[in-house]
Amino acid sequence: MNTLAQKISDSELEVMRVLWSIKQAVTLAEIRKTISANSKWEDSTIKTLLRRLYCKGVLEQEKRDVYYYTPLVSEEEYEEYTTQTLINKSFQGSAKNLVASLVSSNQLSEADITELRKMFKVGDHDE
Amino acid sequence: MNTLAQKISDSELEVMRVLWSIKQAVTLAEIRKTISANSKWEDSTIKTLLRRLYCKGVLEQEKRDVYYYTPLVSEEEYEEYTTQTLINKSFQGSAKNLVASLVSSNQLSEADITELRKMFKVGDHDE
DNA sequence: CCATATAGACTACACTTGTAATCCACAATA
DNA sequence: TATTGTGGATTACAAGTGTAGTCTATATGG
Repeated sequence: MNTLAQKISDSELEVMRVLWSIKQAVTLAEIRKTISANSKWEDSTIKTLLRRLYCKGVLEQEKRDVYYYTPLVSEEEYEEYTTQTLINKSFQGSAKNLVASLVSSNQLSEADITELRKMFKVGDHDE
Repeated sequence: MNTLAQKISDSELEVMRVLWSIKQAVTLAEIRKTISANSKWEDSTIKTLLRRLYCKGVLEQEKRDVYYYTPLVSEEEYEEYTTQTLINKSFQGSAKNLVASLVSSNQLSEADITELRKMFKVGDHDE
């Protein structure tokens, strides 16, 4: 998502998930196979989504016998981007506010909190 | 947002923010005044957004001499909804995973973590 | 060699969203 | 009374999105 943070739409995201889950360059055939397991989409729909993702610059297509697609944005980058977007839009840009909201709306279980307490110790390099 | 979680778009959201910030039913005039402080929108744009929000069922318009608008979805509900959506889409439905990601991408400062540690003690009723 | 499947390029079309303009009625004002 | 501002309803229109169809070339199986 480097400089340009062009939005990936919901449908497009499902295609990206396939690319992310398979760790190497994939062909249309493989994408179709992976997707059609649980999905409804016609072949042409997948093609359209691939094309749009390519235009948005979030995947790369390498022509061999056939195109091989590789994500140019990692799942982690994308998650960080969407998380940051949420934080900016709804939590005054403060990640802490987001966490606070999770706490006060009881979204975190006992076990979660225990784990997070630990993380707060180890994850903290600037202490 | 009750049963139907119809999406509020970005522009629409700005109108909702006005309704949320003023604690009582507001008129178009008041909305315009509040919004045009920092914004660019033509009058008709605000009207369109109000109409769409009404159609989506997220606000109510009461006809007195003129319409008075009231949100049917609270800011907190909306935040929880969008947060939950993010958690479901990107964090396997686990709020903990989201927080973990914030920690590992260093989004939380020392001070944040200190505050959160406290929260994890008081906010926790099931201990 | 012919039929069928598939990849890739292009086109389609309805719905949502961002951003408005227009028109009508009425109220206030010069 | 003629003008101007405003509220409400309706319409507009381009970009993005969900979902697909069509056309062409080529590969593959019989």
